[in-house]
Amino acid sequence: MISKNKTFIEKLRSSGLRPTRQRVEISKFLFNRKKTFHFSVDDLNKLLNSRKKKKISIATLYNTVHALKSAGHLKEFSLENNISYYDTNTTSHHHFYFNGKLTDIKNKEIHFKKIPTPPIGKKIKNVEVVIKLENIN
Amino acid sequence: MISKNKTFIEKLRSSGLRPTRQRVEISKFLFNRKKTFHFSVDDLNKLLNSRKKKKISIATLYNTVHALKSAGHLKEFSLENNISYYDTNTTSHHHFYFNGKLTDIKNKEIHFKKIPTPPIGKKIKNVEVVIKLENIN
DNA sequence: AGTTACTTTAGAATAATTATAAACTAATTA
DNA sequence: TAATTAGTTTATAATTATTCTAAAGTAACT
Repeated sequence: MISKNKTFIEKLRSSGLRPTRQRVEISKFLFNRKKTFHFSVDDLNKLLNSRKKKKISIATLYNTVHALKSAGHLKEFSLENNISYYDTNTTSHHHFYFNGKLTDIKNKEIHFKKIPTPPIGKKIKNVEVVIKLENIN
Repeated sequence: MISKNKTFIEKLRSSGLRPTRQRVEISKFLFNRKKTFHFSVDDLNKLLNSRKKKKISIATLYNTVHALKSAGHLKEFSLENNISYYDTNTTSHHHFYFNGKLTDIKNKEIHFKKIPTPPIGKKIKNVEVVIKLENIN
């Protein structure tokens, strides 16, 4: 556990962020997992602060998520409910969408046969696909 | 003009919406154009109500946009600022994204060579691509 | 024309997010 | 190690998009 924390302390430091107790705890929670994680600040608050003595204030959750986003450790996105969500996978990738939730699709799972040329003066920064699902029934 | 209005009056009626002065005016503004239109309720308010004597209330703009969406005449989407946007093109299609704005890409402009199989019990409802652009230099 | 049901509207209520500024703490300096 | 400083956390207030409410208005039907 101490070595785990050290990883996050360095991650924060190398991003110019002081490794405070709160930031380390949040980083550990967000990045110490196998699968990528999609969450809102409200999710984070509930998951992190319920059943805990020392709660992290909501302001800090917002601050930290913004800081991690600016540092390139989180990617922001929106669904149709006008809440900011964050993705711990910051690489360009694709998603399945079902029932208000996203699941990652690796980039190599989707190949294009034809793609439009960008308008003059512009180039493609990235291409992201959302596959909306529905029940078969 | 009267014939134009008639079109919208019928469009509204056939969707079970009473063609009120406000709804007809909004419909005309939204659907009486060549290109598809992407807007927020705030955009609509500014574009429709500035330089006008009889303004349409914001509540009505929300009501009408929701009604048009429910009737299948508008499609809702979100960008990264947590505001609801609406698209007058309700068919499944793709977009270029640059500088907070979307431009339509017709479905036939993009073809897939490979696409993942959906999880068990689910099928694909639609596939939508966003191509993010950046300036060349 | 009168009645009924649906609409519009101003304003209040809600909820996610941002701003503020005082208390706190990590890092730096002496 | 103690003192200084610069960056952080926090409670709370402010902001903003959106929804709710209920009273006044209007379209449609009898």
